[in-house]
Amino acid sequence: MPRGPSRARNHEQRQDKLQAILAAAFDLFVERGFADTRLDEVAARAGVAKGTIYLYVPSKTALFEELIRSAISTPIEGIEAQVAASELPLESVLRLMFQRVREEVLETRRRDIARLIISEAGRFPEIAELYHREVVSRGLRLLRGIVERAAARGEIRPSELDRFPQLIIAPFVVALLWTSLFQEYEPLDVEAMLDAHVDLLMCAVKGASS
Amino acid sequence: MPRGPSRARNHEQRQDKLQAILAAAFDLFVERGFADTRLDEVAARAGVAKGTIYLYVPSKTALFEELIRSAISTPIEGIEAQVAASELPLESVLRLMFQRVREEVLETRRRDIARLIISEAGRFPEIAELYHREVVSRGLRLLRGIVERAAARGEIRPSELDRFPQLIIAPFVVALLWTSLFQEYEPLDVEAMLDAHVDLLMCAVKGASS
Amino acid sequence: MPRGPSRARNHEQRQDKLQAILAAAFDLFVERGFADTRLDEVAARAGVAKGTIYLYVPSKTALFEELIRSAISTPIEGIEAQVAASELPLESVLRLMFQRVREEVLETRRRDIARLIISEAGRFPEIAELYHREVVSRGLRLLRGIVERAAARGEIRPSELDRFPQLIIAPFVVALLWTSLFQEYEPLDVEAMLDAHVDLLMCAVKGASS
Amino acid sequence: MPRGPSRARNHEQRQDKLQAILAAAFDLFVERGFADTRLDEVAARAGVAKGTIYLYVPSKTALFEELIRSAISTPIEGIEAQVAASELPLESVLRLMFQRVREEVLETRRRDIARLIISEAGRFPEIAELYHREVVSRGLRLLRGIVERAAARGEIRPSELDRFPQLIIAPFVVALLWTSLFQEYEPLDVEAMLDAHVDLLMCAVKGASS
DNA sequence: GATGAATGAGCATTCATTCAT
DNA sequence: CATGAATGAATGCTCATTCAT
Repeated sequence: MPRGPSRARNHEQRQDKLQAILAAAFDLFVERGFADTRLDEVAARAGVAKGTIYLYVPSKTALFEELIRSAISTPIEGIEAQVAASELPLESVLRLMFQRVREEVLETRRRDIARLIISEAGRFPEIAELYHREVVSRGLRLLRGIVERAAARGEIRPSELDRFPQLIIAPFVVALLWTSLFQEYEPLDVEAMLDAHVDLLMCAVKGASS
Repeated sequence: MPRGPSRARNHEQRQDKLQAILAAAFDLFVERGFADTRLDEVAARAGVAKGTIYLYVPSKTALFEELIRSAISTPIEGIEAQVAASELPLESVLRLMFQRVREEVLETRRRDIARLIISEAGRFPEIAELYHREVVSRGLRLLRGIVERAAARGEIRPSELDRFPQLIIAPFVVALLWTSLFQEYEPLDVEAMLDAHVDLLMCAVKGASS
Repeated sequence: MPRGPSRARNHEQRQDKLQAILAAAFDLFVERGFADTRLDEVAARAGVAKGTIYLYVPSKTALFEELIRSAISTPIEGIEAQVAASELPLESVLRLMFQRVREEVLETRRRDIARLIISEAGRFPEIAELYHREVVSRGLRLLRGIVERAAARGEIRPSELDRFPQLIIAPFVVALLWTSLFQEYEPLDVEAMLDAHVDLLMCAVKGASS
Repeated sequence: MPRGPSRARNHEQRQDKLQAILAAAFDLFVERGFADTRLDEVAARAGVAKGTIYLYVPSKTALFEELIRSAISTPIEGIEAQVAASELPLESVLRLMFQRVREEVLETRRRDIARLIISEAGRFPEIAELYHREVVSRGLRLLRGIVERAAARGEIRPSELDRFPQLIIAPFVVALLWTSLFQEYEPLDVEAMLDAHVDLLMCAVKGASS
């Protein structure tokens, strides 16, 4: 009985509803954490009945995982493309990248995703693994590439930065946690801190050329 | 009516039992998180009856808070004393301090405390505030002092390090999270990373005197 | 999305289930008192799961209060109407009223309501207030009206009966308590006692006209 | 080793402590009811340790029963003696008795005992039986005697008052309940009501002599 | 005897999940 | 497909009772 366009429309509607559920769940998981979020509330906020959630997702746990999975996807691709292609000097690349990460991670829901993963990783090891694979290791690979290219060009003297690219993004981790834990007790000027970080990094590595 | 020595012994036993409960709770909270820890299990692991917990602590929430509170106490004092008095050059002080923090935080239960606070801060804002006040801000003050002393001595050129001492411990935060989230997918040599960090820092700041 | 008739049926079923819960709770509260009644038992007797109770009532306390509230409603209205309109002589009115109160209070669950309120009033002062307002004070007002009308007609000589209508229903209170406390040790013929009470009352007040 | 006087003193002390426990329990049972009274509180108020209660009484239930038992004893004996011997006319006897009951029951802890029994009788049928045997039936017997004596003397005309002496004390029951349930919503002048009751009773029965 | 810490059965309440409509 | 009422296992907390000191 269902015809072509109608089936397509059904599918769209299905997707819309799933998105509504995921969005509602996201907000609540971020706000209250996994354990303190009630499926009742998720349903209410998504504008569906509680039972409907189970038509899209088999359990609360699966809802969380699905949510993270869909939110994690390909966050760095844009940055990757822009930066990888760039022929700019290291400092410019770093400043560019820092700005973009700040704007596109620290100041968006990606920040909350990261927080959520850090908080709930104990309960969801697969999520930790996923995040490592899709985000962390790709991010580190990108950083390593940047450092290596700069070294190859003789822009910087040899260092362990390519072995521990974590040292480059460490201040982002601090910023991420600080803003959600301590910001109200002691505000942190993230942008200034990141600038200072680039200054220090550049001082440390460009010594060779002087 | 119990006499002197017996009362003293009672008090000791009381403290022992409280410690057993806190220790059991600590392990389980670290392992499973606050919400997924059952007081039944805490009691069983502490070797007491469930009701006994309530002789020492008024609620599960209070148990958690008490636990954190007692575990947080004065972690940096030792380091503070040692480092503050020291007349060593900056690099030595940093290496010394990094080693001690690694040994006394990253490789002890203080690491788990920090993880727990990061994870549960949403539910326990007072704990976040306490941790900031007792640990974070004191640690940062210590770092700032070290940097300023070195600058005053002319050991290092001016930098923003004293404004953002977070940049000094950022790699510790990364190490802390990495070891609990990703260590099994991609091991991180924390000691080497921290050494590299000090190298970079020293390169960055000591330029002035050369 | 349920349509009209189905929604109506739903509402009926809801009401039925609430009534089943209230009825089960009533029986058990009467039988065992508030504190000794288990919600498990209420649920079992009502033929629902324990959690279902909480779909209709927010707590055990509220269940009790709701129960009393719904059982208290308008008990005297029928009597009020019948008696107020009546032009019968005082004695007839009293006998009529006594019979109805006996049949409709002492021999129904209203008796148990009163018992329950007397027993649990300490824990539920609002219930005592409600019972006073809705039942006791209305009943007394009715009695006072009857006495005053008879006095106005010159049927009876002046007395304090209109000031203390409690004296008219006092034997009902005795009957109520006696049947639930002592009936098995020393049976009481309530009807005969109430007849004797009316006899005495009439003797006491009608002297004037002779 | 214990000598005569010492053993006696011990026994006294024992009794004192038991009395303290019973007194504390009485206050709390009256104030909160059986179920809501905690043995912790009883112990605290009695100035003993919780375990000590069990040296004197085998259970909370037994404490309640023991308490009622000891408080019930021989309340009417004084009145019985005074009234039984009296050669006063009926009205004087009634007024005398009403005054004494008011003073010695309604305005003392005997009132609370009665309230407690009425409230908790469901849980303690033996207590109801005891109260009936020791207090109620003796009180009614006394009243019946008074009525019969007056009838024998020709003071009053025949009535059913000797068959239902409950009608004589019914207003006391009302007074008892009213003061604990409704007094704050609608104060009742108990003394005036009881006076009015005697007036009515005398009007009702003395007709014969006129 | 007296103490009060310890016990653990018991209970109100919650909430993820199911299923009749 | 969607609903939301119903379920009942799970859990934090209480408190009468016990017992080592």
